Amino acid sequence: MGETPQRGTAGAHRRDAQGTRLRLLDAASELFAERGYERATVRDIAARAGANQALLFRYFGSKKALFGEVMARGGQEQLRTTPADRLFEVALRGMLAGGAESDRSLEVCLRSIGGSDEIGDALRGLGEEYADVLATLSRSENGGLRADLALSWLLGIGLMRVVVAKEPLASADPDTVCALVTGALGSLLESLPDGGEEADVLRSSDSAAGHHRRGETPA
Amino acid sequence: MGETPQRGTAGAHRRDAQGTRLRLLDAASELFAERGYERATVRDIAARAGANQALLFRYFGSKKALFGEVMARGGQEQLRTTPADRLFEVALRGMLAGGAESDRSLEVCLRSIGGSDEIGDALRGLGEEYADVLATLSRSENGGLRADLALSWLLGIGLMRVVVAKEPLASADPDTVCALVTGALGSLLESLPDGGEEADVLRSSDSAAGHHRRGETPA
DNA sequence: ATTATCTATAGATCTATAGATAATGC
DNA sequence: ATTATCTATAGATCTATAGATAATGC
Repeated sequence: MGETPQRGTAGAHRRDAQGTRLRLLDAASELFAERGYERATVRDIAARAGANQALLFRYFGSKKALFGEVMARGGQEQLRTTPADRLFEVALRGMLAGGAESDRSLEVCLRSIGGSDEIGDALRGLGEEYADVLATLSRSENGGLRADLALSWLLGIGLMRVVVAKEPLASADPDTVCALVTGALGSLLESLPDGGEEADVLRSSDSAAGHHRRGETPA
Repeated sequence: MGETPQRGTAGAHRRDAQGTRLRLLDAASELFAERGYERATVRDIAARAGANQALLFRYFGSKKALFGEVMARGGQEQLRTTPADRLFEVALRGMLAGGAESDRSLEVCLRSIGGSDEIGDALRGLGEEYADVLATLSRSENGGLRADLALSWLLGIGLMRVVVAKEPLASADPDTVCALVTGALGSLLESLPDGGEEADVLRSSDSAAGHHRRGETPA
């Protein structure tokens, strides 16, 4: 240990283009999630990554391209690894849990809405993928619409809880919220799990939730 | 008719401080709703009002103060004139209808989220008022949380339909959307009207909606 | 004379680029 | 020698202000 690779907390690192690129990408993920696209400046991103601001343009070309890479990296993973009938609850719980461990792509979208038209396109694209999966859960003719409505609720909850921090929602127990929402959504999206290994969902909520019934569709 | 008061389409008007103030306020309402707080510049607002940009600061002091006046003007009216048990549906239908006739305060909020911390406070304040009214509809102990969740859905639907323009939600029939949502929400918020003069809500929707039952709460 | 309106510009950001500097690999 | 990194700055916005101009009321 004769020489320390980094000087200072977020100071200079070893000359490592790939490493710097990755640190910029991580810093951008964090700051876009915290402040949204517009308010996260390239200087702040570079500072958090401990890199020079000019390197951001060298490695990504533009701020918008960096945003694109951030969005492409996250999000897709949850979609691929989660079965359709659990996707809503997993995404909802990820949103309710917040923090760094979960996929913050949706949060990034929520905070970046006003940004520009391209940001709206990015959110539409990500929403498309989620809704397409959710639409497979409903056999009715307007399954696509029902999926959009479910996704709307998911985003609205994220908006009010994470971005707006409206009480009592912001401090509410995730289990309670999840039970209330999946309960009310049971009649909209069929085949949401209402028992099995998810019984603990109902733990701390009152019994008004979870009254959805399978096979209520009349046609 | 010897002289026309205005020259050009959005050109100069008669010297009328109060009138110019009002035109600035109207133009700001429109542009904030269309682009959000950040992307609606003071120059664009003044141009749409047919006024000089310096007058905006003379009459309102700052862009942020102008935003505050816009938010204070709208919104409150719908809250006062609508009975609690109809508020959700009225607000939802206003959001679904869109356009200039309805109250666009919620839309302004949705597009302005990333703007600044003060914008978040404004949205929290408006949400507070809506949620407080909705909370009176539920007699369960977590009525405040249920109201927040209903409001979250309302905002999420506005987000996906108006701001993101996600299909098929963006082009969906308002009656169908309203029926699906109020149906699913029936078990969450009690005493949402499910019959009476609102029977036409079910007109063009399939019969899977509207299955909520009164008095299902077991406690 | 009063004051609504306009011109011109200060001052603060922010993205992006050109070119200099310096740490590594050979 | 190569190339990762840094310095300095161009260029484009945007909010806000100071002071000039001109339309009204008396």
